[in-house]
Amino acid sequence: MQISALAGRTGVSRRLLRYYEEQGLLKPVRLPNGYRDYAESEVTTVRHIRALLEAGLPTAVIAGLLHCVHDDDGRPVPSTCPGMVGDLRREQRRIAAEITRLESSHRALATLLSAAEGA
DNA sequence: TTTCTTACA
DNA sequence: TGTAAGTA
Repeated sequence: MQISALAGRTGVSRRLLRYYEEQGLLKPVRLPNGYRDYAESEVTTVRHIRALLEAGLPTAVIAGLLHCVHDDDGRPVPSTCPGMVGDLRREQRRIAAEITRLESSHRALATLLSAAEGA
């Protein structure tokens, strides 16, 4: 199918679909006219990409884990590849560290604001 | 008409 | 990400 069809079926813009390809997340074949030709399975792949993106994973990590995700009637299920669970936990720890930094910033900002109100 | 690439807001 | 330009 052409890019517009995939965009329509996934709700992801054509621009973003091309970006996903640039990031190595999708590999559509090329027609003789240069147009991208997406397989039916790409519809599911795009959903998985969105799910992984929502989980906060960077595209570079998703590119390496995508082929380990299998679809369980609409739900992306991380499995198959050994080490995938470890990668996900590693990402979760990275995000936890991020939260810690943000909370620190949040407290610092609160302190500045209270000082401003006092002035 | 639709898509492609590249570049800019 | 959206959009414009110039093609195929």
